[in-house]
Amino acid sequence: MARKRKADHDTAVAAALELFWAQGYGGASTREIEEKTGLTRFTLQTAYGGKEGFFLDTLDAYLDRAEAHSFPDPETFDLDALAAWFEQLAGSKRIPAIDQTGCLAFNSVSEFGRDNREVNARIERYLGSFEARVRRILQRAVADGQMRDINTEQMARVLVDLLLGLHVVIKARSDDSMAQKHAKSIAALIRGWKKNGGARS
Amino acid sequence: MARKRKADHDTAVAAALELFWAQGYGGASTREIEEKTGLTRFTLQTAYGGKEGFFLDTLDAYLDRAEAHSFPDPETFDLDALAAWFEQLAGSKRIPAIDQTGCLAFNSVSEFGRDNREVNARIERYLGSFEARVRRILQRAVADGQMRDINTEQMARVLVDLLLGLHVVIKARSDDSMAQKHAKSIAALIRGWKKNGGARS
DNA sequence: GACTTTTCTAGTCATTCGGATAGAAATCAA
DNA sequence: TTGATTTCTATCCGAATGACTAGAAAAGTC
Repeated sequence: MARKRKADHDTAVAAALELFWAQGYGGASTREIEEKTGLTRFTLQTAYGGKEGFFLDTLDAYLDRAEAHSFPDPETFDLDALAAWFEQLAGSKRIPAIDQTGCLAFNSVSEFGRDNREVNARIERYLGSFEARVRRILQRAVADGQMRDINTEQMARVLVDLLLGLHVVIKARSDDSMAQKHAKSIAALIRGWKKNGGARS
Repeated sequence: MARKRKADHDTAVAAALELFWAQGYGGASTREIEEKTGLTRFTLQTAYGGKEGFFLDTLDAYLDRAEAHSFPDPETFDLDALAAWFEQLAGSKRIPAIDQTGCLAFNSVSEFGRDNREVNARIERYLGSFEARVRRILQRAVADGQMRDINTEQMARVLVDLLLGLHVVIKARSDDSMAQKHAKSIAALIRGWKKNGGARS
């Protein structure tokens, strides 16, 4: 009934992810999007409603996948697993292949600020989800007696800030070891919350 | 001997700060810079070497001032003062008038990434200076017996991440109270490092 | 094979961007 | 007052951008 598209939705979005992460929304031209994704500007316009619509679709796909596959599991993670999760964010495997980290979210915040309602709503949901999961993990750790009696609401917020801050470092890093040092420091903070964590923070 | 400029360097840079913070480097056109700073594109070109040169001058002025007037004092701050410093970052007075916070640095990172040597060198120096100051404060707090024996190197890095992360929240905030809650949580983390800090983390 | 629908190709369009320039206007020393 | 120097005003420029469009090309239905 109709001609087939050269590039299917999923692979196009996957390619767009890298492009938007590397160059930002404004820095990625529609002609570059054509090249990298295989989509045509025509399809960009008719199927996605233009560049911005396509970006929002990409952001959605990204956030959904990160939430589903990359976020810490609130039902099984203990403090050690949470610490390891932060370490792995800056792991050598991850940094070159960024597609599963929170970087696109962070980039979008810095580029759109509070101006764009659509983007903002997505980021808010995303950060809220992360915070809720982390808080649940902390609450379970307290209930299990694994953790000192800290304020889980406040420390969950601190970990959101640390997630964002670490992504800034990853983005700005001059060498990979810097990001890894920061990730390890965050992990040390979390492990320091354990009841018998020894002298370390 | 020569005609006077309509706008002097300092007020132009001050106006440019707000513009670059609000819109980013790419988002601020030379014509907007003309309007907001009073400079002409001619002067932008002849005196600053174009938009990028002017931006670097602005960034320099900003980082220098932040370091001189806004950074925590490594010789006098104790843990409570450091905690209060983070709280004040998201204070109601500060958020509307952004000029003294670290936001331009954070924006620059997200916009230029690792691409621009000039920008990167400045950010690295800036973050390094902040980290060194914080570490000195932590070391003094340990030496004075005010603080539990934590790893000052790692926790200084954590506080750098928190500074960056808090600025992301400030930039993305839907309402001011969110940023303030995050700032208060960071302060709670720091106060929890005190030796007799009670049960709170 | 004819028809319908969708995508592709190739090109155009107005706009905006950073930068450049020529001549007028200001400023001050001599 | 003259002259030298610098900035301002008012354009102009080429390049790039997002969007749009007309006709060709596929793909499936009948």
